[in-house]
Amino acid sequence: MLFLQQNKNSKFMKEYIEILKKVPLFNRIKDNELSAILSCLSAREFSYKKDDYIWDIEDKITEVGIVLSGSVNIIKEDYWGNRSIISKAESGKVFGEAFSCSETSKLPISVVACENTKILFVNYKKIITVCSSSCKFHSYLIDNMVKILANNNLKLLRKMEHLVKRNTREKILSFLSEQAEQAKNDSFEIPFDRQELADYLCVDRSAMSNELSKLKDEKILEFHKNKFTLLSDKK
Amino acid sequence: MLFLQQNKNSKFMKEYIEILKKVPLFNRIKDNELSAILSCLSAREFSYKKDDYIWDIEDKITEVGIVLSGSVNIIKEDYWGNRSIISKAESGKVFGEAFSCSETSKLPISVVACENTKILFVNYKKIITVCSSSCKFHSYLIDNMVKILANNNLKLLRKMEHLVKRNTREKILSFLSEQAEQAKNDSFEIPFDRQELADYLCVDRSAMSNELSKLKDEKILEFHKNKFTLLSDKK
DNA sequence: TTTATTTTGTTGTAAAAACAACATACTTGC
DNA sequence: GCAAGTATGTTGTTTTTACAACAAAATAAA
Repeated sequence: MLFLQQNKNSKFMKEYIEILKKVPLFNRIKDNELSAILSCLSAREFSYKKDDYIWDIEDKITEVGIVLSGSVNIIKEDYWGNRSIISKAESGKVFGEAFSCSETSKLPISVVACENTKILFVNYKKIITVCSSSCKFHSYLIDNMVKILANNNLKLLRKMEHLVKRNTREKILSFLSEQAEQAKNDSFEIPFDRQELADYLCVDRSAMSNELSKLKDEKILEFHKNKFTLLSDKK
Repeated sequence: MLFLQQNKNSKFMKEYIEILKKVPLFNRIKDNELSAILSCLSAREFSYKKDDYIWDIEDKITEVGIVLSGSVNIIKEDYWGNRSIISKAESGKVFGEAFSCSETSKLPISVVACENTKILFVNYKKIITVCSSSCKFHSYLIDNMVKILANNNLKLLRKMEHLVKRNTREKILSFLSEQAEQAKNDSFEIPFDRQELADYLCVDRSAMSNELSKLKDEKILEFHKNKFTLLSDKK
């Protein structure tokens, strides 16, 4: 575990400056201010291997995570080990902010590394509490946090739009339509393998594969591995 | 439509002061400050009849809603009129904050009055923008908004916990367990009739009724109308 | 390259859900 | 109290899904 000290930030910054500039939490923060902010927020970096648990259910957390490289799945596992994927966070994305911002006691989800992944943790309380030196950046940080929280709400709502569909076919089409819309292109890559997609849409993998094949037969879509193309205007 | 002027607030305040004191948006705001705040936020009250649309899908909104009396369903309807209930907001609850807080263009959901309902609308921009007179309340309002957004995230996650369940029985039990937990009692009332509950859990009403009867036969739960009791420790 | 491992697709069967149609119970207005 | 309308429960049929078991393809390791 590497606690970033003021003097270590410069090295760290060089490596991830391009990522950090994209992180919505640091919106409107200038490049040369970032280093000071990271110190102020007690930022620390940590590395994980594929399938490592970054947070486990019922953990008590006080930090917000930022994906520097790799990606993580926010998942929910039940009693019998059935996994559901709530969402995936790729590089530049913030996760865990809702748990830190509310006075929730125990984490209702787990966060797992999908691959070798580096996470930057920042202390949440220091984001929303105006610091003793009345650091002028905090108002930016709070504004950014409001946006992140609101956007995460919308993201959950969009995901819910897939889950409310009553059958597998509609769930698949709902998801793929969203992906096409995001990519602004009828051809696009999805961030999931088949098992992950099934866990994300909360259906059986083989049943989903079967339905995908039918959709291919009906010339509604084409796919190869993670690359999909929607053919009809059935959105 | 009644636009609240400064001088009309006193009358309004008297009627709803008890509700307003509970509204999380006004947390830490003193009773005698509320009137000024409401003016500052261009608060306006509006009445709706059962089944009236308060907001319709693709509306552009600039306000946050607060339920003064009655209740509303946040719903999603598809092409063929299938209704899914995302959530229900009862008196004292804030809704629509995520849409106002993000730069979303068009509303992805609709909001419908479940009964005769009064809504207080407040201008969102005025909540998060420090006003010209540097009104000291805004920092409270922003802090409150962060909490509301974070809690709404958690609420959507909790709802998602029901939807990820792969069959109707598990969805029902997941929902009822949550209700029991909220009520801190194995006996509780749910805010939905059967059709609404089915639309909330995204299952067929008759299939759900059937499953409820089975659960009753198996002595896992009892119910009469909206009053349920969980009998086993199957949570 | 060959072998082992993982991922994806396929098929048949059993279980579950949706659907439709109707019975019964409960509300509401007259 | 009665009639009309609404809500809930029940049942049988059709469709869909989960599950299991395996085949084929792709990937990683030796």
